[in-house]
Amino acid sequence: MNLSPDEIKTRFKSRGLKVTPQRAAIYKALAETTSHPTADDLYQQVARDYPMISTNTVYYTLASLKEAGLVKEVNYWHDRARFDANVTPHHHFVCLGCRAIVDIEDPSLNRLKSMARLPKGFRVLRHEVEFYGYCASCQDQHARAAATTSRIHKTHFKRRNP
Amino acid sequence: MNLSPDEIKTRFKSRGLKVTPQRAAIYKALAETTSHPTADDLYQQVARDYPMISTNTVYYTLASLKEAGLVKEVNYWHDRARFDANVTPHHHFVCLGCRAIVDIEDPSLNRLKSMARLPKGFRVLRHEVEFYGYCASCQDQHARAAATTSRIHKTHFKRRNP
DNA sequence: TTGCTAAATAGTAATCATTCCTAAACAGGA
DNA sequence: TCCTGTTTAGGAATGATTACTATTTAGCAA
Repeated sequence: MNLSPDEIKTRFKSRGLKVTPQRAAIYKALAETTSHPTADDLYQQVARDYPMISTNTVYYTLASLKEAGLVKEVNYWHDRARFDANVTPHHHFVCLGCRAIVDIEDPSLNRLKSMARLPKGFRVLRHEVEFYGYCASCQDQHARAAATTSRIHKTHFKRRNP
Repeated sequence: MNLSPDEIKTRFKSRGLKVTPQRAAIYKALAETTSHPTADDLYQQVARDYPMISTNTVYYTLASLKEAGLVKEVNYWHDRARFDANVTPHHHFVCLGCRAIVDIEDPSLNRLKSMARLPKGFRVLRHEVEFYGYCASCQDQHARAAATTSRIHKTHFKRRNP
């Protein structure tokens, strides 16, 4: 957050990326939130300032930013990818209720590579921990729902637009 | 592996699942591999014995097995989901080259919940660690490729069928 | 400042994993 | 054996993501 145009320019240039208004806007939007938005979320956001932008540009831009190491993609559900401009090692809490993704910054989790027993000959570049559960507000709702019904959900398939 | 029909029947019954040949075949196929196959992989496999089976049935079955807690879905890439009949707490190594997913059984990684500093009011049900890198054979290829060219890939988008 | 060139943009169309809908078949209990 | 709710398997629909392509643009060099 509080990411100046100059800082964006510097980051792009240092990785050989051209500085275009759309690209800067997409990166800025992503860098200024911790909500791990989808490509479409970013499209909606950036379209306010650039009404002619296409979703295609958002996808292309996210791909180049990913390749440049400025953006990370996370896939806790396969229905749509979510993005993160925080590329320093950190971890996530994933809410099974509202699907929120919350950053977990805990340096003690950054040392697992040396702890863990991994197969011989494998080279580990990075690792990530996800905690799955219910955030504070979803936990309340979940508890309430469980109290009123113990029926198993009928819905097997997850909805595209829940 | 080595999962008898009786054992499958028992597991299904204990969770209130009807025992159908297709469902048993899908679960058996998944339980007897550690390769974390896709829905289509399972379809291909099971279709050898049940030529009339539909992909629909595979998806429906995986959904009910997931709901019953006999199967887990993992999404390290958003392009397609992969499945795992190992529902005991364990972790994964994910190869960035061949996309192999390798089980990491390391009890020391199962205690992170108590270690980590998590937001107040959140309830964590489970957690998972992924290690990203290159498996033994991909590491060799990667090293060779890096030695011959340092050019940045042209391909931004990942192919559906690599 | 101008021109050049490769990269970026934004339409439109295509892809394809997954989901939805439905009628027929089936498992399991009465 | 019969009944009923579940499961199966077509076929069609959905929708995020990719592919294709003509046009525009950023950044460099003269």
